[in-house]
Amino acid sequence: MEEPIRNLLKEGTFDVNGSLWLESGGKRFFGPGPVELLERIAETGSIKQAAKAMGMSYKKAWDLINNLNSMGVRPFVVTSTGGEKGGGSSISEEARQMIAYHRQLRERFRQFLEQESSHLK
Amino acid sequence: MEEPIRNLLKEGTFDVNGSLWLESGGKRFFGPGPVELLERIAETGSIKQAAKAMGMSYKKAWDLINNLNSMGVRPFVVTSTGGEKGGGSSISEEARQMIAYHRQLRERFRQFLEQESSHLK
DNA sequence: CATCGTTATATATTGAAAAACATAGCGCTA
DNA sequence: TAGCGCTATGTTTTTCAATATATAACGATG
Repeated sequence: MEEPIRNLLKEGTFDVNGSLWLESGGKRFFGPGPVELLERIAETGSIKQAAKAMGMSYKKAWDLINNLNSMGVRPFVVTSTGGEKGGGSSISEEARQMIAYHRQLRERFRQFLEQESSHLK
Repeated sequence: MEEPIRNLLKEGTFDVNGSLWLESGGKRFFGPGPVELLERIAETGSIKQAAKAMGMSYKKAWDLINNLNSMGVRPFVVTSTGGEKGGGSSISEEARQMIAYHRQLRERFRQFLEQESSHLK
């Protein structure tokens, strides 16, 4: 017995949408923001440039990474200071696995949302 | 081929969590907040008391309701001013259907999250 | 017709999160 | 040993949403 929810709403397009993240002890540490940041660090080799590319302050990026690293057995972002380029950062194999996992998770969520949205079409 | 994501993370409990809402044109108008508000209005017969019970300001409650009503073919909350009790509010049959729909949606989402969380146990 | 509790609405205040800014340290290079 | 660009960290400023506050209108009632 399906409820015709759609009939209660005005003409127009409606969707079920949402957001998803990983948390520990109620504290979220892994979602779309950190994922994109990891990807950009991989691209640019620098937290500073990755943050800039996302329009995020360096401090926020650093805090995100620091927090993320604190949840892993091994760090997801490895940094170095000094040197010819002044230092830089790269992501670990573990980070790549997290990104891959998140991609799959997000895809499953997308399907869930699409399925739910189809109920209101 | 399952990724053993769990092994990348420290000892402790981890969960996939998220939130869900209905939106139209990118604007969200129906989620956990409005649902609870509707339920409390049904209980108390008053927006003011419902908001208070949720620790929400009257203005926010009113804005939420006003916005919600604007999405419906018929209003979800019907209000009256003046009279012996000074006025009051009640929810429509349509609102009850929205609540029922949301309950089911939330349950399906809960199962999705539980299933996803089980991957990290 | 004054009182009551509520809806309806506008404006002021507050508080928390983000951004912006500042500064020190690092290690290679010239 | 000075300079470069980045990491690391603390402090100040800004922004923006939520709350608080204020006021009018409403309609039954005594």
